Amino acid sequence: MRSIRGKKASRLFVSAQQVAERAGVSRSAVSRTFTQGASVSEAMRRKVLRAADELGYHVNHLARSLIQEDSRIVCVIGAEIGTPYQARMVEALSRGMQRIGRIAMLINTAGNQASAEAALRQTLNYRAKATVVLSGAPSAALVRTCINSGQQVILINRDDQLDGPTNIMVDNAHAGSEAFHMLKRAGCRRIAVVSSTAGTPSLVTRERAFEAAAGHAGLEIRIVRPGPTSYASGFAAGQILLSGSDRPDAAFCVTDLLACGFMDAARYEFGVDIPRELCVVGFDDIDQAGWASYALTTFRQPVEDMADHIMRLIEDPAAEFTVRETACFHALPVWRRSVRPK
Amino acid sequence: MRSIRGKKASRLFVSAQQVAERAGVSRSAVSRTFTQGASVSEAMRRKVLRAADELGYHVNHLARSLIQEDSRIVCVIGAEIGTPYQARMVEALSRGMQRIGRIAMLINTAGNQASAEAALRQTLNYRAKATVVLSGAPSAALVRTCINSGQQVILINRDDQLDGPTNIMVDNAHAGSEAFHMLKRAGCRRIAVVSSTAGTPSLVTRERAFEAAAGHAGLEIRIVRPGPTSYASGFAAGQILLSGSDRPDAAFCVTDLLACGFMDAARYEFGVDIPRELCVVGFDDIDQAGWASYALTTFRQPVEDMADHIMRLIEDPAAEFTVRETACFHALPVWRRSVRPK
DNA sequence: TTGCATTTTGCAATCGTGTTCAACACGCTA
DNA sequence: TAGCGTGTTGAACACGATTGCAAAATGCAA
Repeated sequence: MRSIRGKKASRLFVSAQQVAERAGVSRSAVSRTFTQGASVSEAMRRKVLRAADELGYHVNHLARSLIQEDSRIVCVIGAEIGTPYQARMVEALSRGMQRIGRIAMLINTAGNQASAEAALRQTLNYRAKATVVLSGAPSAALVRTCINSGQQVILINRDDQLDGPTNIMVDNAHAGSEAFHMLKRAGCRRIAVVSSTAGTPSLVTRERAFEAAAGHAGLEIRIVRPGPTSYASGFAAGQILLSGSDRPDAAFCVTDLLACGFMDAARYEFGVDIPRELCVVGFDDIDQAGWASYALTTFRQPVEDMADHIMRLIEDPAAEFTVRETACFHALPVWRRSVRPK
Repeated sequence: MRSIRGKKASRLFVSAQQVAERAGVSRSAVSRTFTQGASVSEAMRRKVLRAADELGYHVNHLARSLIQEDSRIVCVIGAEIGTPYQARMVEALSRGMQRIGRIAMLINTAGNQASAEAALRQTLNYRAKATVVLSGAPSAALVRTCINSGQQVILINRDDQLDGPTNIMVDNAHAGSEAFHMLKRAGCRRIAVVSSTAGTPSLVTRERAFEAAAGHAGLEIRIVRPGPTSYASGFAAGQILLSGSDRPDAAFCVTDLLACGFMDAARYEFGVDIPRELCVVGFDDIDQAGWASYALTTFRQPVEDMADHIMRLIEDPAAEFTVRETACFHALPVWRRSVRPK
């Protein structure tokens, strides 16, 4: 008892022990007061709550996680979180977590493999119940370790499907080929694809599907990848594609961010009229795509639906087995004004 | 020993005990192997590391936090995380945490008071070492509880300075009045302010400072607040201000997001030429302000510097006392093309 | 070999919680 | 009053780690 008193001075957070002493009850009583469905008399509960309030007591979830199997922590691993699409995803996920009473740990990786590995290790260190990977390609071995540890691993938009984890995707291939037909129906013939050097699986899939559809239709297309997935790269792509003599009359940008840069280059560097001289299709449907300056025709990633689905998987792990192991969402085309009406 | 064996089956995460058994050493040895600066022989270290690797062991930071006073957890509380400015801040913060070896817990609040309170409680539940509040106004009492628990509370851009926590701000007042002079020097006389109904302290400060500067110069200004801080509100503001007969020839938008909406309304709804007929100044310097479609003259919030400063505060809590308790950063004007050159 | 200083190692206590188990109090019926 | 069922309560034991302390092992010089 003396030793506890001694410690009291150095430890600043209030413990259940201190609440118990103040309320003149046992520590178990305090624990039960804060445990859902435990048996406590009303008088006891009031005494405890009062003491807890006076001392500023808050249950230590870290300690609680030691005995209960579920830490209620979910890790979100991503890179370039400030980017419109990623930010929207993080927003939806963190809001979802809040809703189902879990807490999100956000790990911002540098994007490279080593950094994704380190992030996944942290996930294990904090005994996260689930991990959502937005970007980066962790090794299959480490993912296996997570799963063996009882962790749920959810990969978003990684078309290279590892078999252990749950995959959440968008039908990139379908959208890619659909994008081609939209442009072809609009009468475009000299078509370009604006992509990035990132080489992210889902971007590659869109690119390939578009290319395949063009090949099927007997059209040669031109692909440029001036840099990472950014506004600046889109702008650079515009400068490259439009400075030559045979300007394209249409472009499929694998990302809205690229599309915004591309459109700006077209308009402000070359005075090109969109959509009269040049049609543009994007992908993601970020907020800016709906802004009047762009009015970009694009494919909407159902971010909210995807997040909801993930919440359901986390809430009820059994759902992982009843639902198919990889969930594929449809990217709906959103018609605005960057493509000529048929 | 048998009971431990019995538990082994149900518990999926590997514990130090299991590693010790496999390596044929004591639990302490395992702990010391993973503790920086502990005394372990090279032979022992190798044995332990090998067993740990084979079993897929990862130190349980939750349990570790029980004895060590520092949980290495930092909470970030914010609303509307998907918004460009907020997303950039979250990005900078989470990257900083990663750099200094801490882990970020992200709590997305609904923006109202109750929700901010709940978030702060979670912060206590997880024994976070520090909390960064991006938005929302938690009660002073709860903030006090956090501080009494040894937690560092850091408020960003809340000009209503509570005295307990550390305040990180931008010199909104200075920028607000500077904005007015930029527009006046450009020859504008019919000046409007586009603000939001959010009533965030920093927005109010900018608005007031601008108004005061105008009053000083003997100019009447018009203020509109059509809704929350968003692109749509900026657009609505444009429709309100420009549909009348006496159009303003300048506007100070207290946020870049508002400015983007406002500019789009001006151009695409009313065919107004910016900056010839209408000058616009924003605030924040979000990515989109630099896009060619907007080329918005604005004030840059030094987000990276602010995040760095916060990391320094977290790494060395003593710094909180040597450094002034509220740190104020300068918002540098960024000249682009939405204001006529003098 | 002995003596001494230095490093390694294991035991046991500790952190703050949840939960089992037995003891206890209480109200009701026979 | 005895007997019984129902709720409450507290002591004790995990959970998975770190660490002070003392014992053991090692290195080195005489």
